[in-house]
Amino acid sequence: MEITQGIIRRLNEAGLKITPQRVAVMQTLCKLRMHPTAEELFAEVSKTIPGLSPTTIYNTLDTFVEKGLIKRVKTDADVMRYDAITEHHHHLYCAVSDRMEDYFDNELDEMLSAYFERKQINGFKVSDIRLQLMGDFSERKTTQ
Amino acid sequence: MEITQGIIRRLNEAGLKITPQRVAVMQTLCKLRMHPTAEELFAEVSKTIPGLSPTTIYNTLDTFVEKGLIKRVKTDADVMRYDAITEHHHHLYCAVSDRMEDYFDNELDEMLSAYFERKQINGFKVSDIRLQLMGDFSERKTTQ
DNA sequence: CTTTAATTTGTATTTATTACAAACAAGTTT
DNA sequence: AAACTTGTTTGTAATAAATACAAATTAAAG
Repeated sequence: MEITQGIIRRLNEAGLKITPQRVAVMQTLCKLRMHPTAEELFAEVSKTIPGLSPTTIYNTLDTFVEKGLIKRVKTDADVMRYDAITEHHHHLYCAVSDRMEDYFDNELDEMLSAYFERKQINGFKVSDIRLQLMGDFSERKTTQ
Repeated sequence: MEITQGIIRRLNEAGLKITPQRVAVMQTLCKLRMHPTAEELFAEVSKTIPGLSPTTIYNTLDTFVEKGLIKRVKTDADVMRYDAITEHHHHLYCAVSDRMEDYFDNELDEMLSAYFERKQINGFKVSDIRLQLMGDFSERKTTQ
């Protein structure tokens, strides 16, 4: 399978051994478009790897975060979540449905970095700007 | 004490009974400029209220959040924190020192709301925009 | 001062996460 | 390909943060 090859390559590049558990975690994380919790991942990955231990999920996720393969995400009233997309992006979060989605916007990023280049903050050096857009998905017409 | 009067007034307005525990929690929360965790608050408030129960801290904080007197804050790799300032604002967060500070910026807010008024997101209705500015405080010259 | 309803306490429990040692498997070396 | 070495997984046990709940207590209204 093509996708699996890509995952194996990325794990190799990170200097990690290729194990069925790691491949399955990464595959699942890429497949689930939302940002699953460790528990959700455990449930889902267990379908593929029956004897899987919850500890492995935590270990694997920590290792991936360490190597920069995935990112941690958390809302103000929520448990830790994980995101396979490590490119710079923001999040849309709807408290009603407890749903979170990625949001990419280059124009916005350029506007913001220009802004903070101009407007310095009293001795705080900004290295990353993350937006959390609170709101709701209810208005959505299509399922896209 | 003047500050205590203000707190009592705010609790009254929220329809809450005035208890030493609540007053002390709110005072402490206003005093600690950082965003303390429930545990930090428990330790601090216990100095004033010796027999204090941890449960009371959680109860009180939940009640305050419910009434809009305080806000919850959380970083991606962190435990729940609380913030006595409920006006719209953003956060500066330094992972190295695990330190978080409030950041107010009207010009930024106006720019962002204008931006999202113009640029609609596919069916997502934005109701609040929160920035987390990652970076570091090490450059700071004065202690202000 | 009495009453009533809200609040606090304390214990017990749950949930998310981490620690750790033993068993195991990946991938390298011979 | 077999053996080795090191990294990984497992499972149990422990910890930490937060919650549930019933009994005791207290605020504030009458």
